[in-house]
Amino acid sequence: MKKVKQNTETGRTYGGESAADRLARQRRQFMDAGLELFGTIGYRATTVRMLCKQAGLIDRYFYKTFHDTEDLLVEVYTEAVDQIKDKVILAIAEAADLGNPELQINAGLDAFFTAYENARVARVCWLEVLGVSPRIDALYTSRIQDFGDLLLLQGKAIKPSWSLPEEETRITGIALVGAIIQSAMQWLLDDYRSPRAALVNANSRLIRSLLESGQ
Amino acid sequence: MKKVKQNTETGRTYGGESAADRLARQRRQFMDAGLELFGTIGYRATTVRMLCKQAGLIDRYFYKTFHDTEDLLVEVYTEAVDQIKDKVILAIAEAADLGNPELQINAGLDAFFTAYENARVARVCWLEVLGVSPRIDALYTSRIQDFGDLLLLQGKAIKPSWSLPEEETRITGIALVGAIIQSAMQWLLDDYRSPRAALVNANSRLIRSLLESGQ
DNA sequence: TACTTCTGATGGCGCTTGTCGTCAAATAGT
DNA sequence: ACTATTTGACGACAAGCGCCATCAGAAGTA
Repeated sequence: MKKVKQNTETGRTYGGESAADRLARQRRQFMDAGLELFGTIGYRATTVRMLCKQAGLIDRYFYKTFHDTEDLLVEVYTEAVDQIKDKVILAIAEAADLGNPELQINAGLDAFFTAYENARVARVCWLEVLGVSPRIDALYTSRIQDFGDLLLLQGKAIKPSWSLPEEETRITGIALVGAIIQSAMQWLLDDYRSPRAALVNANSRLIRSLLESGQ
Repeated sequence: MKKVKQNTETGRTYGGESAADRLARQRRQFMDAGLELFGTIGYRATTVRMLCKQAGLIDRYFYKTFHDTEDLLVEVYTEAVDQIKDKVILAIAEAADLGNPELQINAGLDAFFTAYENARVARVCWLEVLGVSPRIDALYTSRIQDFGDLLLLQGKAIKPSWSLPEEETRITGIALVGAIIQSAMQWLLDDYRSPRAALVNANSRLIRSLLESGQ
């Protein structure tokens, strides 16, 4: 009955790293490997062996941090979406100083499309997470909803008089997010052929026209 | 060296069916099985064995008609999308008699959302086809583009003076399709909780506001 | 009736997968 | 120096996969 513990707390240092540091580094290596593989060959084609080879680690350390490849997908997706949401919020906030609502919308959209010029991130966020499991479906819908709410909030901020029928508000926010995502998705699948400004302008016009009409 | 031919032409009748009839029936059985399984447990979880069990046939007949499960997915997806596109076009054409552009838009949207109240179809068209292979990605983008063009054409028909910068026209069409799809997707993943009319109205407003503003 | 074609059932082949165990070498604590 | 922990390399295992071959019986054909 030997203790086989290798907890974060009981573990000793190795290679100049504490147990916690090693765990964190391994996690990061697997996250990077996940983004790389999920974003290129795709989630369903990615195996544990491949992830380990890409990360330069062995499977024991994968199972120590993640339960599944699905588990890893959840974390890679969440990290990517959260980072992009932060960038968009930051861009909108910075543009607020200009006092021009249109420039604010454009700044947010530009930050969004710029972030998704990383094809791996784009592929994971839009092509790979869909239809994997009910758990991930729920995660996806919640993130889309978040973005929709952000858009609605921004719309209200720009034009306080703007209002829609109760039941259609949420749907409209989601629809706007869908417009942005779909154009970005086609952009990705078309090897980013159009200039980013065209994407920004087309979606900006769509949002502005809705804000102007619905008074 | 026996001839093992069982071509459509050389085959004889069996069970009261000609060789061509049998092939067509088997194909239909596999198409139905494909929609059922792809639309419930998902494409990546579906195996040839399952499809055969669901279709009530054995694998020999699967390989006679399809090369892959991916092959079957392509055909199931194409059939579904084509049928829905036909329904939408028909609904728009029928509403043309009323002479009211708004009613025409609503009729098309209502036909669209009605068709996608079939969760299996919706799941195949939006959650399962994405990120499977470059071949299917290309098929998907082309169908989205088709729908976008249909929308732009309809917009021009309703308001001939409507025009956008060259490069942003296609993108705008895709964005509108994205708005419709995303709201429908969230509808699906939310177990169709909202009334269909809310979806129709929210998207109709979005389209009309764009038509009105862009003059 | 004899012969050929078609069908469903069954099992097997080679391969890949997730997962676990073993073992020698490297490192750290005492 | 001695012991315990950590590491990477390697192999093994059952399970499931696509795919193919075989075989008895049903259904047509002559």
